[in-house]
Amino acid sequence: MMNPLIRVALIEDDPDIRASLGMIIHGTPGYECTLLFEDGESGIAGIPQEEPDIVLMDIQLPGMSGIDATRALKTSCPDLDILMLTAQVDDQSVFDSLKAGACGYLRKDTPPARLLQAIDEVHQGGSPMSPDIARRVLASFRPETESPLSARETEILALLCEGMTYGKVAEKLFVSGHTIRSHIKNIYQKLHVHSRAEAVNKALRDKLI
Amino acid sequence: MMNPLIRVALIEDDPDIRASLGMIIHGTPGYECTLLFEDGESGIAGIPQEEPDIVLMDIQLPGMSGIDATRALKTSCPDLDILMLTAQVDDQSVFDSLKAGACGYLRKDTPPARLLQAIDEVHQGGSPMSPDIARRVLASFRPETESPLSARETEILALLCEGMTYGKVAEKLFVSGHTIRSHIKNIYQKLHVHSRAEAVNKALRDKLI
DNA sequence: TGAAAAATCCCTCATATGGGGGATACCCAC
DNA sequence: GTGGGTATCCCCCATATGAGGGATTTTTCA
Repeated sequence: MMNPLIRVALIEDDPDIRASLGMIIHGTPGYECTLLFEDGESGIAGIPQEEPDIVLMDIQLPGMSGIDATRALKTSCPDLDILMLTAQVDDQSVFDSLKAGACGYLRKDTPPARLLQAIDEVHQGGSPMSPDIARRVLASFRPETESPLSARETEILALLCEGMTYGKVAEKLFVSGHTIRSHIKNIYQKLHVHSRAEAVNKALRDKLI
Repeated sequence: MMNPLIRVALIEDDPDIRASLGMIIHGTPGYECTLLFEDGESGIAGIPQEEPDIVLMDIQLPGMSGIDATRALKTSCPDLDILMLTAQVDDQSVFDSLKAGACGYLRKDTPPARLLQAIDEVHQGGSPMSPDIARRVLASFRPETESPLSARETEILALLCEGMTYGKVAEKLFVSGHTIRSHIKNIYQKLHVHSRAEAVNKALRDKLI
């Protein structure tokens, strides 16, 4: 039994890379790669009609960035799988791409064999990443700083995040409102913030709760 | 030239799996696996002295969970690489493990060849994940709901998150404080919240900004 | 073209909030 | 055994906030 062809589209501005990558993929049994685009705009125009299985997307493009193109493509084709294939490996590029809807992220120097394997993986519902990218993505789940707050303060901060007033928190913890005030003043001081909104922001961003 | 052995520790409560997995790894050239523990407590007690390169961690354990054991181990040995190897593949387990410091996540039914490859990948600074896990990890970066807010409202919400007062926001956007009040009332209504703290919370959790 | 949504402005009022003080008691580490 | 951090309680006060009304204009889109 023969699997149907995996249809790959490619958005890459460098003509040499585009051509050679296209040939490598198209020349491999089980893959088809006839949709080649030199920028995001033409990709957005051409891809929805063709309905490929996977798009390989560069980030550095003339005109709109590959990240913006990813966002646009995911809006018009939510089920399309987009795999970033790029030299940009800074955190900003990586995380913006993922927020835009990329389902994988490979360095441009990925060897062809691994690239083909990654395309396969995407097609089977996976999310291939270059090893160092994967490591950084997972690291983003860890709190990056030691919390300066005591257990009690953390508990109160969590309740503040829920939107509870001083009174409600006090009630819930069976202490006086004055105590809560006091704790919150200490929390603000430790977090270097001056309002509830900032405190909630910091708590969530720094994963303090 | 021979690479030094990769020293693997294993925390797994099932005696059969523990023994067979240990033998598979230890029997493979380039790997050593002599540190076998049946629960988190003994692992925490024994691993720091032995300083293995990698720990394979089950989640479902008698006594403390593998997630808690991961947290404890990462506290005493921050540079230790811990790879989850578990049947638990619900989002809660996955994300809690990553928050606890796991640097990879494999399903328990991963074939031995792939497991050995994953150990290698971890040792080289990567973060192997089973395909469906990786997909869900990446999906967590995407906003899961369409934002109900207009562009202007989103802009204002972002400034609220920074902790700016009505007045400051109004100043920044060159409109009257009344306008900001009005926008914020609409924002609260759309987000079904009743305070700034809740709004900031929802904005960050739902990735509205 | 005509209704809906968005963006702007205005008013009142009770209450929550944050900043400034200060106090006591506990526990733990140096 | 003393000092620092924590947890608890108390005071005052100016202002920010949220809820309740209202209005106009522009933009968007069907």
